[in-house]
Amino acid sequence: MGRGKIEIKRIENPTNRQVTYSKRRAGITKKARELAVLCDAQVSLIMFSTTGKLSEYCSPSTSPKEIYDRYQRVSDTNLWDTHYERMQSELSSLKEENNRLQKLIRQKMGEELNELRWKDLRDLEQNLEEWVKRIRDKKNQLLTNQTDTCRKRINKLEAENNTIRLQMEEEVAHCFDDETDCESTLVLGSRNMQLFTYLQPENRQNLRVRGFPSEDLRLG
Amino acid sequence: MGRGKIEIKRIENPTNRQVTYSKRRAGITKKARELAVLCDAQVSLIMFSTTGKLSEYCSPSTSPKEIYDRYQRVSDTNLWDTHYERMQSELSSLKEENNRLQKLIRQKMGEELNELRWKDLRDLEQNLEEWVKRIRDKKNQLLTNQTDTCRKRINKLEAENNTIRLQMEEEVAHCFDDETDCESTLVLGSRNMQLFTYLQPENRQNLRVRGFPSEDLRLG
DNA sequence: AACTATTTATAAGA
DNA sequence: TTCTTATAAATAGTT
Repeated sequence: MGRGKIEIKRIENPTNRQVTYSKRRAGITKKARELAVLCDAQVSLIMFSTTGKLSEYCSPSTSPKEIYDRYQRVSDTNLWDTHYERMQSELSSLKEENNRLQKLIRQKMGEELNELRWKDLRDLEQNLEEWVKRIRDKKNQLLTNQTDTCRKRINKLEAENNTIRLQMEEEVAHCFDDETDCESTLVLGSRNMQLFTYLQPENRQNLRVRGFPSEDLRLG
Repeated sequence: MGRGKIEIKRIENPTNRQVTYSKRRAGITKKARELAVLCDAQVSLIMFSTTGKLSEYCSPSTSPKEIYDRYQRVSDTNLWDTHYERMQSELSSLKEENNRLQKLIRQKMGEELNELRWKDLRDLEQNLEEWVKRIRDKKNQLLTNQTDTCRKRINKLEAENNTIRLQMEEEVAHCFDDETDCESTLVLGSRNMQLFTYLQPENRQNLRVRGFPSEDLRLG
């Protein structure tokens, strides 16, 4: 929308880019405000220009923090990662502090005490690292189990439904064996049998075909 | 921009509000994308409708978290306070602990030092154990969510297969009820083709029926 | 979900 | 930056 149409790709001319950024930033901020007001929505918009300048909009009666908190709660998948990352950075800063302390100790105290102190801290660190590792392993193991169970169940369903399909096909074939006119229909019909692939076991009894020649057709 | 001009104030009619939200959400998301691409900017847009539904846009090669981190650094808003309140208190207690340690070192303590040290270390350890516990809880919550997702998917498959079954039943019944008119079966058969959606690629090959009847029916 | 009469945003020029 | 303006884009109301 302007004197000419532009392609949506990075504007290489820096001046031009800056001007467009200014204009569009104003535009989108207005849009954000209108959306929040008109639709009573919670909106957070944060923009950094190429030069690193921050601009933001946030709907009334809330804050970017609040909205981001909510965002995290809703898309909970990354919570674990974030906490884990945080914990790791805590661990490493703890290690740094301990290194610093160790140096001080070395300077001010005798070798023996120093040695004991260092050992304590190192043991503690190792314990903590072990915990983190153990938690990670447990998490992975549980996820693997979950996936396997799911896959097994699906495989089982597929196998069972294949069986149903085959039986059904045979029965339809018997039924039509004498009917020469209907052969083309039969062929198509048989193709459709593969649609049963995912049928659940508990549905099988419902598959009994109405109006089928006399004998009891049990499919399950 | 529309058939009429509207005042920028909360739309009271809920249906209308929802429709406007949908349209404008699409619009602003497009604007955000264009801004990010054209101007090479880092953009995060998060929206919650009145009904609580989340929508978001985030520029490529980054994440809402990264942008919020940067936002926090630049705007000096303590975004992470709520989420990491406990972590921060943890950090300050660590600092306190280190201060105490330094004092102790300065005093060049003997026997008493070991006793106090031990207490410090034990406290620290307990704090960290608490964190491990909290992370474990979060992990369990995540697993529960995944289980639910899995279950929902299975339910959906079951529902679809019921649909397939019913259509098949109708088709077969039709074929048997009215043997002279097999054309309608053909029509139905073609309709069923859309139901292949969930077939596994590796099964599709095996399921293809080449010659009818009975021979060459592989079970897959 | 489409359509379309209008309003709004904005690209280019000054 | 800011203003202007021709034109592209978004969308309010309608079907």
